[in-house]
Amino acid sequence: MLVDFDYFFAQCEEKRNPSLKDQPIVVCVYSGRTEDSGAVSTANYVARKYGVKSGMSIFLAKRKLAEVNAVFLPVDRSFYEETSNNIMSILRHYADSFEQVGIDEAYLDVTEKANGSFKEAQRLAQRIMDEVKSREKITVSIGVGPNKLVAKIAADFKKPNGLTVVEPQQTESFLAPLPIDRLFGVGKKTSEKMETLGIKTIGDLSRFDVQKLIANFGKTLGTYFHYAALGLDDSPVSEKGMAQSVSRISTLREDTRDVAVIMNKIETLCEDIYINLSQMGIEFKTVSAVAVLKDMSVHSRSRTFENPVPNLELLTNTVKELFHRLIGETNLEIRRAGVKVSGFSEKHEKQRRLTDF
DNA sequence: GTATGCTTTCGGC
DNA sequence: TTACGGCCGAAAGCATAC
Repeated sequence: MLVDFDYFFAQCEEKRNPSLKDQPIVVCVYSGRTEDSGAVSTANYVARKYGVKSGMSIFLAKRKLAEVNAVFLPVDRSFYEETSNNIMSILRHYADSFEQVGIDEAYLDVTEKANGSFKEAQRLAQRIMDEVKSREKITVSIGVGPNKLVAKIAADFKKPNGLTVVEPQQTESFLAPLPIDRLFGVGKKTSEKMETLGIKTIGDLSRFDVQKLIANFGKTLGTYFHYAALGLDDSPVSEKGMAQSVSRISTLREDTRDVAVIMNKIETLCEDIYINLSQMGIEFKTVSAVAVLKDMSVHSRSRTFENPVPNLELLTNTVKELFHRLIGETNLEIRRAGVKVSGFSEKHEKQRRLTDF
């Protein structure tokens, strides 16, 4: 099953201040450029009725809510994380195996706990909803299905506070009428491409020739789409280990090509990342610079070292060098600057090398 | 021809 | 007509090794 926390950031704000409950709430990431510059992270369902959606500009959200008494709040991630951690530890108790996805979603394999019965799984899901509501005052939506792919789509089917069970023999008829963008991995670009091929629903996709899918989307994706449309998925529910990358990105006060301004921002981002990772004893070998230009296009350059980056200076200098390259390859001004590190390894007391013998 | 690793872009939340 | 964050993982695309 998939457990999805309803409009999570905005619901956390309702929990913190219940008097806001009946008003539109919009949780925002402010960029600090102008008073209202930035994007909507999450809105509660009252705000969604007015057309407010995740990712839209705060400016547009304000216009949609101009006539009503709406609340705009900045994201308070550490507060949401605390609630999230509490809910996740409740969920673990119900699962044979558990897989957290982001801050507000988790897959639970309950095959054994439910004795392989979907009726049992449904009762389990209801108990989870009740316990999370009574202990954390948060509603969740749950999808139960024969695998992760179906469970995810089922959870999306009825929200908020919804429970949808799709048994194996119902899978095909459940999926067939749904639009293709409900499938994980099918976003705006892919669905546009599929529509030119005459594919609008998951049913259309399931009837489409596999070889033609592969010709259009490549072997990996083409094969995946074919099986996904049939509701087939054998990926296991398994705990994700350490993150594979850590990044920081920040919007500059104004679009600029001023190297001093950009380098200044980069230094701060590098320090933040380096301090965090070295405290956790994590080393990294790959360093990337990310630039979002005036036209919103995203560009990146990276460099991988043979050994872990030994100090903050090397990190900062490398990112600066990569950024110089990015600036040199465009005439446009830079809007946002970012740093990413990956290629992790845990720090050893002392690495033994061949030369030690 | 296959396996593997690195760089860059894409998509989800 | 515009407006527009900050992350993450996955996959494509390419190069290299065998």
